[in-house]
Amino acid sequence: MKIDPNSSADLSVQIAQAIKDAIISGELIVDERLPSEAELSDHFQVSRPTVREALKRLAAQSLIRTQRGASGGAFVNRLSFEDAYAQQVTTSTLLLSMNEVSFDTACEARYALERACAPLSAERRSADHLATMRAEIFRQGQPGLTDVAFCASDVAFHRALVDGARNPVLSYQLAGAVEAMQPLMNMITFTARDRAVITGLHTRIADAIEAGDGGAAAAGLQDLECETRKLASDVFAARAQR
Amino acid sequence: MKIDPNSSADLSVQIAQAIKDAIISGELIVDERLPSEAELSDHFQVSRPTVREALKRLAAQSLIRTQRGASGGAFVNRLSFEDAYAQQVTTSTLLLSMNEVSFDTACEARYALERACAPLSAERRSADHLATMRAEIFRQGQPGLTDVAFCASDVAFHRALVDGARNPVLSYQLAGAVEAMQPLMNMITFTARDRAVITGLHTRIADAIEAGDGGAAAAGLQDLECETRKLASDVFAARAQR
DNA sequence: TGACATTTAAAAGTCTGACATTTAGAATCT
DNA sequence: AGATTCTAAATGTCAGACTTTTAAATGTCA
Repeated sequence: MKIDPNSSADLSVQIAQAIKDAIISGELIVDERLPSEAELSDHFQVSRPTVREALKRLAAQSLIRTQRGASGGAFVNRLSFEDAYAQQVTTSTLLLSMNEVSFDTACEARYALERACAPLSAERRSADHLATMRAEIFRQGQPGLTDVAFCASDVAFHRALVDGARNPVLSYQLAGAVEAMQPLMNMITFTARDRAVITGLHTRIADAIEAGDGGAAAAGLQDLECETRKLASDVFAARAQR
Repeated sequence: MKIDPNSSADLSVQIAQAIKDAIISGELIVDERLPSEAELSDHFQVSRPTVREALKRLAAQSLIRTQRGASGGAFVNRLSFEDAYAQQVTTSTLLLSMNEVSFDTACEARYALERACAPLSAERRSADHLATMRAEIFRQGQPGLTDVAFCASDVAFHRALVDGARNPVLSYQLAGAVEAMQPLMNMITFTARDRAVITGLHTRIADAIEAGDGGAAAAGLQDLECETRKLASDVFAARAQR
């Protein structure tokens, strides 16, 4: 682990990069303890606060975790699926909210990816996944449900569908696509009629999954995508006119 | 922006979270300047180094950028697709390398997602995307190409395929799935025969894309997935036996 | 001997205050 | 008016001290 004393980049950035590289290259392995802050500041010939800023950068990315007390220190963190999932959702959400991505673009990406999960989910889903999907469909039919709660239930339904593929990598990748849409979906007001159409499609998808028919599930998702885009365009058109 | 003085969590973590929440909620908008470090330390009643650690955490996630000098400070950063893309690749790569994800699982996820792009790419790809695919296929046929270079070219081919869908959200989502596989692919040694089979499939896929036949492209990807998994299992079997 | 309480030291977390460096903008000069 | 210099504000860095947490070593007693 070395830094370039001639570089114009901030020291804390350089140090963070050096440690990150060491982790990625395998020089530092999971759960290995990094030198203490005092040792690091000595090694890199910088002050302790500078080292700390570098460590905080890494901690923010879940690359390391710190522990206080004797035999404490900074440890290389095993990036868990949960952590990666959370990061993925945050990044995707911010990306969509900050870049004027059109609803259609986001929607298209989401459903394209989700359709890819359908055949796997139809083949492998557990009874639990199916039960979750049914339960969410039931919830979506309850009167008095707010639009936000309806959207949240929609996300839960789709998560169950994706998780049904029993591929953690796929679930992780889809997390962003599905959840980042929620703020966009929350801008839509769903009439009772809209909800009926959507839950009808959900039922059709769940039935297909239950029957092990991935093609039918994908077709249902296709229709759901059309429906969602139509709904959104109506809402945005009405809003633009006002 | 408030912090809970009774919380046991580290102050810098709390402050980072408070600012992050303000950004996500829209209280702070893109390119808005945060208060100076001195003002923040005054506001939160903590010292400047503590505030700085919080800011470094946010900078590590590309949520803010800092500028030195007069009228400098920390600004809410517009998360660009490039930044998000880079984060996505790093996270995915670490996730796979640290969690003993089987080759099959990663491979399945990657090709399932990629097949989802095929119809869109067949419909929308520009001449440029197609040219890139052809160029990479040509490179893959060159003798004397190292295995690592072959894998890199493979990634470039698939990126062109994905980008052909002309949906930046999709490209971003796929970035992790495709690039994170590279270290795993690099563990495979490709015989001349293997390469011929792969480039043959690549050609078939490119032809289908050129013809606008998304179904055929997806089928080609399906076969490529099978081929890749077979190759990998052979390599791992041979390695286990030794 | 073994279980429990106490001490101790190491390490992260935090604070204070200072100085260095960068940079935009104001002031000045030609 | 335009170029140059000055200035002040802000981040970047440093040094050293103190606080809090935590595990391990030590000591004590049944």
